[in-house]
Formats: sequence, C-alpha cells, structure tokens
Amino acid sequence: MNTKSPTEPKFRRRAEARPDEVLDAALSLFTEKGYARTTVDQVAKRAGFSKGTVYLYFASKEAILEGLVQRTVEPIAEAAFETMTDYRGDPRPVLAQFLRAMAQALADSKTRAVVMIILQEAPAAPNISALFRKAVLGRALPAVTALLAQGVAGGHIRAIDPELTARSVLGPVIGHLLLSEIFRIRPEGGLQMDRLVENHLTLLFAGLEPDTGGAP
Amino acid sequence: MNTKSPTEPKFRRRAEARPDEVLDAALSLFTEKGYARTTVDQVAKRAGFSKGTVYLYFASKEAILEGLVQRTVEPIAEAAFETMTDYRGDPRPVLAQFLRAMAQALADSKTRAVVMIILQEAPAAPNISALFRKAVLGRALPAVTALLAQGVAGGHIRAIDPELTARSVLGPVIGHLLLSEIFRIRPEGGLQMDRLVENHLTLLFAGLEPDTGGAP
Amino acid sequence: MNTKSPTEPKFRRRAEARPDEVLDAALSLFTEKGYARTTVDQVAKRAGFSKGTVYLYFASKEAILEGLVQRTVEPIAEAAFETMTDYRGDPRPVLAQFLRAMAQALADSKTRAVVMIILQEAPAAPNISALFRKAVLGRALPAVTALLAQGVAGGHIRAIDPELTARSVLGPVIGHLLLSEIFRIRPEGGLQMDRLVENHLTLLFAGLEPDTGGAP
Amino acid sequence: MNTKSPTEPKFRRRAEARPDEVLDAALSLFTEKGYARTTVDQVAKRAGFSKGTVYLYFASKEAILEGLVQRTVEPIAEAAFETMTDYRGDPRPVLAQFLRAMAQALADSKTRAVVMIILQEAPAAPNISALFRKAVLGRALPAVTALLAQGVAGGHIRAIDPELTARSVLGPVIGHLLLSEIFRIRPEGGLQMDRLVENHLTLLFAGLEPDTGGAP
DNA sequence: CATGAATGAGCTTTCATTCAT
DNA sequence: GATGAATGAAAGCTCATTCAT
Repeated sequence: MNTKSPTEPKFRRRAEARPDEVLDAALSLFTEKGYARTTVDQVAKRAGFSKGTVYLYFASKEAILEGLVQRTVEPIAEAAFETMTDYRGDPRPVLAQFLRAMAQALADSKTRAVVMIILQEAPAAPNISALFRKAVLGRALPAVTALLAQGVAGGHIRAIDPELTARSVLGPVIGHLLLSEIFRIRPEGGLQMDRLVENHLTLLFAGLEPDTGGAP
Repeated sequence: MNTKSPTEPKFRRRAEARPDEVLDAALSLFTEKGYARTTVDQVAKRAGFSKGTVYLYFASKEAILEGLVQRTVEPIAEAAFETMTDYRGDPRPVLAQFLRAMAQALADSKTRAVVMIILQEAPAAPNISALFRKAVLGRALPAVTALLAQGVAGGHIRAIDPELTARSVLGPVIGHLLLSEIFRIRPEGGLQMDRLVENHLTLLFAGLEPDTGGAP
Repeated sequence: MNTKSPTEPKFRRRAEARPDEVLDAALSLFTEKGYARTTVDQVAKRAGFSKGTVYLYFASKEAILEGLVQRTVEPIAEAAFETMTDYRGDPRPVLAQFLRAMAQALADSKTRAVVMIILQEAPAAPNISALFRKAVLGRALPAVTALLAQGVAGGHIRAIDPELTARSVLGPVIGHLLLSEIFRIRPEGGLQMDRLVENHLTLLFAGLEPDTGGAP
Repeated sequence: MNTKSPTEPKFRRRAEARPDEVLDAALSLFTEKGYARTTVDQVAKRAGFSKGTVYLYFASKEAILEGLVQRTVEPIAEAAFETMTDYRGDPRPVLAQFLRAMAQALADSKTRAVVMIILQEAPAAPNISALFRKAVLGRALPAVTALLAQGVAGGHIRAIDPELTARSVLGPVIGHLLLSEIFRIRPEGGLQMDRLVENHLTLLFAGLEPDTGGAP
C-alpha cells in the first residue's frame, strides 16, 4: 500500500526537473502553433503549473526558446563532427558515417521539432540563428566542404564544386525533414529517415565516382 | 456647378492596384520582421495609405498572408509541371528542365521571400501550408516520383527508390535556399542558384546512370 | 427637436483636447493615490475613454508624469524670475515681489498638486527631478542667493549667509504647502498662502534690517 | 537521543533583533528606489534572510513601512516637546532650543530618510501620514503657535500671527531638508543643518524683536 | 523557526479591428 | 471610398503573499 496521496501534491519542492518540464511543454506548443502564437500561460498550464513558476526558471519567453535550442543543439553537434577533421582519402565512407549520424539524431521527434522551430524562428530571433549557425552549420558545412575538396584534389571523387556539392550532400535530408514536418508529406509507414539516407548515399556515391572517361 | 477641383490630381493610383501594393508592402515587412511582429499599420504606412484602407481590400491580417501566398504560388505551379506528364524515356533531360525552372522561379527575390514565409508560418496558419501543398508540392513530388519510376522501369536510370530519390532531386535546392535566406550562408558573390543547380545536375545525372556493370 | 443624440457621441474626432484631458485625470488620481498606485486604466476611465486611447497620446505611464510636470513648471518659472537679474539695492522689495508671485502661482490647486507630485516622485524618477531642478530650483535659488549677497555687500541688509538665508526666504512657503497638502494641516478658512506670505515678509524684512548697533 | 547538532552555530542572531534588521534593510532600499519599486524579496536579501522570514515579523509590506515610521517618530516627538509646555516669557530661547533639537534629530541620516519616505508615501498610505501628524506635527505646531502667542501677548516679540509664524520658524528647516534629499541641492561640504539653524535663528530673532519705535 | 517554490491577480503595453466622419 | 481615433482583449512580466517542508 502506497502511503503517497493519490492526488499529486500541489507543491513539489526543489524540483530540478522544472526547467525540462517547461521546455517539453513549450516544445509541443511551439510545434503546434508556433512560437509567436503560444503564450507563456499556455506553456505553464501544459507543464502543469502556473505562469509565475515559468518565470522562476526562465527570464523571458525568448529565454525558453533559447533553452530549447541549447538543450538540443549541443548533442547534435557533438555527435556529428568527430570523424571529419583532417581526413585524407575517399570522402565517401566519412560522408556515410556523417549522414547516418544525422539520420539517427533526427530519429528523435523532439530533435526534429526543435530543428523545425529553429528554421521557423531564426529569421526573427537572431540569437537563435546565431546559436545554431555557430554550433552546427558553421561546423558541418566547412567540414563537408573541406572533405570533398581534398577528395577532389586526391582524385578520389569527381571534380565537382565542393561548396555547392555540400548542399547536395545535406539538402535531401533537410528537404525530407521539411516535407514531413511542415507539410505532413512522408512515405507510407512514417519518416524513414534512415531509408532516405541509404537511398541518397547510393545515388550520391555513384554520382561522386570519378569519371573513368569511357561513357557514351 | 462643379464642386470638384478643376485640376485632376496628377497621380491617382487606380484602385485596382491597391491590393498588390498592400501585398508588396506586407511581403517586405514580413520578410524583415516576420508576420507576427509586423503590424497592419506598418503595412498600410509602407503601402502608402492608411490602416482602414487595408481593411477595404483584406478582411484580416491573415487574409493578407493568404493573398501573398496565392499570388505567388499559382505561377510557380503553372510554370513547372507541363513537361512532366506522361513522359516516357530517360528522365534526366526532364529533370534538368524542371530544376532549371525552379532555379529561375527562385531567382526572383519576392518568390523566395514568400516561400520562406510559408515555411515560417505553416504551423500557425494551416491553410497557408495546405495551399502550398496542394498547388505545388502535391503536384511536383508525385510528378518527379512518377518520372523516376518509369525511368527505372524502362532501364534508363539506376534502380533507386523513386519516392525517396525525389528528395535527392529537390533537396539540394531547398537546402541552398534555407541556408541563404535563414542563416545568410551563401557562396561568395550571392545566391547563385543556377550554379548550384548545374553542379547538382552533374552529380545527380552521374548518380542516376544505370550500373553497366563494367564499362565498354 | 435636436437631431443630435442626447447621449454623448461615442467617438469625438480630432480632439486636440485629449492630452490635456489625460493630464487632468492623471493629476487628480496621482494626487489621491500617488503615481505608483494609479493604473493607466484608471486614468483612462476617469478621463472618459479607454486605455488604448491614452497610449495614443502618451508613450508610457511615465510620459504622462513628465507631461504633467512640463505643463506646469514652465509657466511657474517664467512668471517668477524676471525681476531678479542684476538688481542692485535693497533686496527686500524684490523678495516681496518674488514671494507674492510664488503665492499666486500656488493659489492654483492644479499647480499645487503638481508640485506635490514632483516632491513625491522626484527621488524615484530622476528626469522629473532634473526637469524641476533645471526649470525652477536651479534658477530660483541662485537668483535669491545673488540678490541677498549684493544686498549684504551694499549694506542694505544684515550680514547673513546668503545661501542659507535663501532657505529662510523660501522655506516657509514650501513648509506651508507641505503641511496643507500632505497632512491637511492648514489655517481655518483654507490655505491662505497670501496671508502666509505677508506675515512671513513682515518677519523677514525686520530680520534683514541691518543692525543699527544700539541693541541692549 | 539528541538530534541537534552538538556544535552550536558560532553566530546566531537573536530573533529579537530581526525586526530591526528588516527595518534597516527596508529603509535603505526605500530610500534608494522608493517604496513601490522595492520588493519584499530585496528587503529580505539585504537583511540577510529569506522572504518568508520577513513575513514572520511583519504582516505585510505596508506593515514594514509603518514599523519604520513608528520606530523613528516616537523618539523625535519625545525629544522635542518637553520644554515648551506652559512656558512664559520671551519665546526665543525656547525656539532656539527646539530648532537645535530638530537639527540634531535630522543629523541622523536614518531619521532624514524616514521623514522623506513619509512625505513620499503619504498620499498612498494615509495611516502613515496620520501617524506622523499625530505624533509630531500635531504637537509641534500647536506648541510653537502657543509659545509665540504668549510671547506676543506678553510683549516679548513683535505682533505677528502666531499660527503663520510657526511656518516661518519651521519652514526653513523643512525646505533645507527637501532641497538636499530630493534634489541633491546642498551647500558645499554637506547638509550643515546646524549652520542653517544658526543662520536662521539670527534672522528669526531679529525679525521677532518687538518694534521699539525709537531706540533707548 | 526558517525557507523559497509556487501562486495568480494585476500591471503596462500592443495591436487587430471597427466605424463615425 | 478613405481615414485614423477609438476600442478592449490579450500578452508578457512582476511580486506580495502563502504554505509544505
């Protein structure tokens, strides 16, 4: 027999979980209605406490958004960029590893939701976009570009433009995400980000194959 | 007895031009500050008349947004899908034509801006995203998918998954757009959407080349 | 029969009187309950329109306070300081004129109320106190001090400290005001600021009389 | 079984000191930022304990203000009015004694600060001003008035209006205080309330000298 | 006793929308 | 048709007060 009251206690003390509860509630609301149309009061209610409590943990509504981004972005960034530095040789195995890491990160629906919010709010919230640019894009794009450049230089891959080709590497993943999250257009059976990545890798790897000279 | 001033005003905008002027003003403001942070008054001022006049032509702020999307989306859709229906043969020339048409459409900064606004406001205004889905995506994706499927069936291209490969076809363009518009990450010298497309086509076409299993 | 509705029109247009109506309402409320405990909504209601209308004419609650001070302070300042510059001779007639001007200004209950509000809000609202200091005190005190100093130098009055004596000149008026407005302590029959000034002048003039040397 | 820690805490403030610590903290904050802009939390923090503890000793924020006034006002009142009752003769020595006592009381910066707070909060907290009126003004003014009246009656001083002259006696001290505390206008070298009083007494005593209409 | 997490009423301010002129 | 003054329902945020621990 449980000595605990059957109803939740009105006050839970010293809850270090609070900030995360706020972020979770905010995330679901921001996803549903967008940041601008979500009120702090709604966030509080969904998290299960009152407006004032939110402000105990976050200085402003915008700070909630930043907290959300920070919580999500760092892990993504960590996971993805370790293998790429100073690699020499055929870039393809590294690209495969990188894209699969992205697919895995984006398998988490919270991560996906935060990425979408970043894309949506970045133009109006400069520090959000700066944060994401610094932690993710500013590292991923140069890394892929450099990887491709040395692959071209070493004759491992076709002589494409490395900077533009970086978009061909990453773009399909982003596009797939957008179609799914914004327009609800996704393959039967769900997102299937890993299948997307594998199909994309097949195409990409064949595309990158150095020209052996003898095509009709 | 003519109570009217004998001199006609030198410039009198025709009333029919009004809605477009409102939409232009709204577009530039929505791009600068986002939909939510733009006031109807600002739109009116920038368009050169007063708040009340805006409401003469648009029933609500959201109607302006819808008008904006409608005005832009229709032409895009028209331009892009004519060649693709019931085509038989190697899909690559058609894909090239299609992607170049997209590049051209997106060369117009107004078009780009509207697309970005759709991405940003989609969760808040579902009818906006529905409009875009119906007019553009719901036609482009099936068309590309069908095109690829018959190419695979006819042995013109490698045996990839047509539905997923459609993302590999379109994704890089979307990704390039996002990087440029949201994060201001773009090649030196500007967007260069056509260079992106040409580089992408090179890669894509090589990637789609059927595996001949051993060259000539 | 009057075609006009017997009830006041809901919308009175282009009312240039609005700012003054707001200031009058604000003044009475600030006097009753203090600035901090008065809400903008109360000001609006008392002025006879809605909250939003107040913000059509004043950018913020604090701007109302500043408007109030500005409206009152300038006239006071103008009225009082003309005669005092570069005067040579017995200061007493000039002091009499000056104090009577003050008494007259403070005979207006709005002026009194604003002065009280300045005294009350100045410590917390630095620009208020700066405004009053610059327009009134920064001119009145040096003027009186200089007037007394030359009176002492010319042997017209007793050898007192001019700077401190300026407080003896002005203090009774201020004190009388405070007692009346804050503590409701006033002579039977009302404020009687002019009687106060006349009594004060009698005392002050006798006090300033140069010592003729022959006292017991 | 002693559950208490065996080592006594080195410094344990006696609980009786708490209210005074709260009042001191409140006084400094109210002086800095005004009553309305000071939060109970700030008071608690500055006093060195937590918000809840403040409410152990004071029922409300306003009760702190009242406590502050009460603590200060009583001693002033006691100090000042002993000599004045039923005095017969030339009022001037008594006035000197009284004003010097006031100067001494106001030499204490805490006392000055409380007086200023009373002036500022009076309209919002009528019981505050009532307290001060009852304890100080309601006694001081009649006392001074009566003293002057019997001085006039006895021919010791000029035939002025006793009630209004009471303002001439006290006003300079009040004015000096206001100039210094509200507008930071004070003589070089600080407040110098005693110099102000001495200068004022010189002037006042000469002013009160009965008109002998022709020297000895 | 002491704490500080939690509350929610209430504040200032904004702005989409209306409508008399 | 145009205008812009007026509205008032929110929104973000603060803070006096309470009370479980």
